[in-house]
Amino acid sequence: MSSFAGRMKEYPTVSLDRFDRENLHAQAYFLSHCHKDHMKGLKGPLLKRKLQFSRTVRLYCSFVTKELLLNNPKYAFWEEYVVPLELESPTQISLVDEASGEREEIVVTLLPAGHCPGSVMFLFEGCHGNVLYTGDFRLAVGDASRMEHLHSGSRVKDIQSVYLDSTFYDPRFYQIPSREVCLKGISELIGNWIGQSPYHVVWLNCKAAYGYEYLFTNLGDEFGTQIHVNSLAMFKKMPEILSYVTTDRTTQIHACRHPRDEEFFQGNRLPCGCSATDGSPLRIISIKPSTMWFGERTKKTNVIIKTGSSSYRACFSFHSSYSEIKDFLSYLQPVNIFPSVVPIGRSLTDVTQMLRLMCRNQPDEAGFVYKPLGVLKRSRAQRPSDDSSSDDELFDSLDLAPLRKKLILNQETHSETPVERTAPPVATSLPLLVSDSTSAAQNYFDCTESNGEDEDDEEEEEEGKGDVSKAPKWEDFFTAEPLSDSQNSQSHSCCSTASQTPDLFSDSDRIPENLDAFSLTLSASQSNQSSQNLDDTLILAQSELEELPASQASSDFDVPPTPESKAPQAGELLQLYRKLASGQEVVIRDVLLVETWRNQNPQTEQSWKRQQAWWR
DNA sequence: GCGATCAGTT
DNA sequence: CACAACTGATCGC
Repeated sequence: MSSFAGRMKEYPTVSLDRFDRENLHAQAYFLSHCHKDHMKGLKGPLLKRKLQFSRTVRLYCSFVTKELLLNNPKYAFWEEYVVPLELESPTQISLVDEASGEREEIVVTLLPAGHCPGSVMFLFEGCHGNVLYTGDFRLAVGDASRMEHLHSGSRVKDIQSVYLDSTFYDPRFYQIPSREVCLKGISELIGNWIGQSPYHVVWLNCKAAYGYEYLFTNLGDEFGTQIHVNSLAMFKKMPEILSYVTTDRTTQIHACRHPRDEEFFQGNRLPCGCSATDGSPLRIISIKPSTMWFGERTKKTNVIIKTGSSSYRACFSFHSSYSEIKDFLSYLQPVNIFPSVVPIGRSLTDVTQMLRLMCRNQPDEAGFVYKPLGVLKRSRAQRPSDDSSSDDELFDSLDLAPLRKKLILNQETHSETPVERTAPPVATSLPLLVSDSTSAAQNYFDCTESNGEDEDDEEEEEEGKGDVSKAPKWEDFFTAEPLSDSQNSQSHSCCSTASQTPDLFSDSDRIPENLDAFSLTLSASQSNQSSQNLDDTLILAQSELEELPASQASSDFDVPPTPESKAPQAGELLQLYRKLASGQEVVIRDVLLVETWRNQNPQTEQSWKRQQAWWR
């Protein structure tokens, strides 16, 4: 369950998948997919009112998401304000401050996320760097390397931050069987059952959420049948789904639902109440799609588990496994990674620590010191607990301003061309920025009653018994109140046309009094709250605290080349530029990536195509 | 009576 | 096998 608060550090005037609280002030909205936990505040009356008075604020999403959204009458008022975007088509969007008129341009590209119909990741490219917001995603190993828009020519784009679906970023979830394997297991089970007689029927016990549709269509193809569902309305404009579902109850595969469907099933009835026409009783089995996972060394891969005389669980995951996430991140090597979910039994600190290993420029021990954060503890704790401005103080432990200046310098050295570029500079502020969330976490622990889960890094078979509700949530770190203009120091705006944009994440006015104490040991045992997470440390790059010579500020950084891709020839480039100049659509993927890749990986390509088609 | 939130359930 | 969403209780407006 996502606990992302809605905003990204780099582009704080856009809100994604959250529409309440601070997000009411956003200049553009993005919806990654149509699941309720990503739509918080989306039907709020305040937001509705804001839209009525705005000329520029819009909601951007995929065409499918728009369709699913507007299908629900509660969100119908968005009709005039939704801007659907094609996948993999970079689109420039103006972020406009309607009060001052200042504007900033960003380019957004939707990438298929494989989570549910219409689900996308958002790649933002602008003068505060490239950032990828994954939404929820299920991508297989190697998928990132196949996404053209994550590349610039033969290289991976320089990604500043990834805002990550970290649902299963935990070694316990090392391996989740692939879609294909799960589908095969489910198909076999169903085939063996419904083949016995027309009275043998299957009830797919699916949750009321989008995401099972590819199951329906594949089973529909496999068995030449339609699947019974409660309603077709949401799919009325999606023929490739619509043709596989039906409201006719006389089918052997059901995915219909009823508020008390479990007790229906106990009474040998389907949720739709269907029984055989001649009165003879149906033979029903239930199959409940559930996430199953296996450790790194586990060999068992049974994707079907029998849970009763006629009940089964079948492996099914909406989210990438640990190894899939690791593959994704190690390919992109972003400077920062921000988790949007803290897996059960983990703390945010655990996840942040583990994610740091996936960030670019892994610091070695030398040159790093441990910085105490405990000094902020009491002052924070003494604040009025309901102070609405307290949220933004969660960022306060460090003065990042000088480093940000450095980052801007680095960014100015970026001069990308559409197809080739110089190697990205080293982002010298990396370790500090990576540490932001950890410092925020520390402060969270400092000022709240938190459970501070015990460390448990051992994988497999460990039951997480932590109280998730007490674990720190992502949203607690990104709910900063805008600073007033008098407080604001606009230190790192590089492309805004005006200079008075409130900097939501500025730390410059919140320097801890004892910041010089970088070499102090962590004083973690000041509180008698036994539940606190006491041994957190923040790794800082000592060298980053001093001015670096300009020559060191942008050394080369090697990013892995796209597998099986090639640089375009001069003639191809010329053609591309001509097409671009004449406003024609340019599909670089076909030229540079897919062609060679298809030749070498015919089967994988097929499954990729299938998946792409599915999630569009 | 509506909406938000939380705990519990599947 | 921990998803995502529903249900019901409670609270505030």
